[in-house]
Amino acid sequence: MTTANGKHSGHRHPRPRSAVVVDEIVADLAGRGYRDTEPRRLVIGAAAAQTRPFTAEDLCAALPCVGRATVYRGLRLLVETDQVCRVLLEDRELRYQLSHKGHHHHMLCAVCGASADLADCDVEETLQAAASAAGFQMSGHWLEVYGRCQLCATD
Amino acid sequence: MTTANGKHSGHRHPRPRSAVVVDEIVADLAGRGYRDTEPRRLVIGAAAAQTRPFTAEDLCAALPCVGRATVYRGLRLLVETDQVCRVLLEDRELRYQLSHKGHHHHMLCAVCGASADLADCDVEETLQAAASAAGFQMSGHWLEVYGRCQLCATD
DNA sequence: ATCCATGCAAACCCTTTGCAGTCCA
DNA sequence: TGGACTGCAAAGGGTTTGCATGGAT
Repeated sequence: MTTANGKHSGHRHPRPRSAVVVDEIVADLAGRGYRDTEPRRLVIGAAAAQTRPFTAEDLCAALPCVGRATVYRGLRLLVETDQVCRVLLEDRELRYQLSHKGHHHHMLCAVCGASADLADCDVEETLQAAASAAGFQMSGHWLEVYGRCQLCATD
Repeated sequence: MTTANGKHSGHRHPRPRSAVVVDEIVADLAGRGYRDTEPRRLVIGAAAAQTRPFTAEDLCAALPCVGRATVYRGLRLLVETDQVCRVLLEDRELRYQLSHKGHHHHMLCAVCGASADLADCDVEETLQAAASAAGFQMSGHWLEVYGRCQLCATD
């Protein structure tokens, strides 16, 4: 059984990156009044271990010892607290990924499934303008970009 | 029983607009080898009668005499043939609406549920640029804009 | 006469929920 | 200790599918 509680900050050796991420998220949740539990840490850890957008099922498969409901509840909590954001594939399948805070969009590779952040994109203003031109008061939007990543495009 | 087959083009009196839409779509489908059937016409008619983005359930409710499966199959056919496009609400509920051919996006009113087309919007170029800057070869995108329509914004 | 389309019901998938027991804080 | 959290299993909803019948071409 591994050390679960995030109280071992005195370690001399740096903790693995994923463990750090888990600690950070757990700390954030603690600040909001959510408890630090082993199953919850496992869910967060599994999410952090994913290399591309994942499904709830992926986490369940990676955590056979954690109840399905717990995985779903944990995932929902992470989304609600903005630790994880939703990603919508081209076929409308819903996936998740650790969120790099702040507003941004994703480019999804149709071949390998990789996801890249689309930053510094001034779509907002364009949309804002087009919306008000049509008498609309824009309050939000949803955008996903599909294509091929650099590696897959050269194949 | 109403005249179902689209062979009565010799009518002296103009047909109601919705009927014309149904005829057009049926004709398009016929050109692709799909049959002209009464249930299918009913589905198309019900879709055309909607004033805002609708769910499959809406059609089922409007067509108690048509089998659920038939409604779903008909709807899917319409999407596949580009007669109807999908609309994604802010809560990710999936809806549909007759498509005004050509690429465009929708602005959805969170209050009344109305949908307006967002045309003449050069988001594409912006995205295209941002994507290739990140080494991505963009092939498509999904965009929904949420807010309040003119009427609901003034409330 | 084909064989596509329909209707029913059951199957399906994914997610949520009820509840009793467990465990942080 | 008490309330939050967990796990199981069952319920839930929205959509699809299998199969025998019916209908368009």
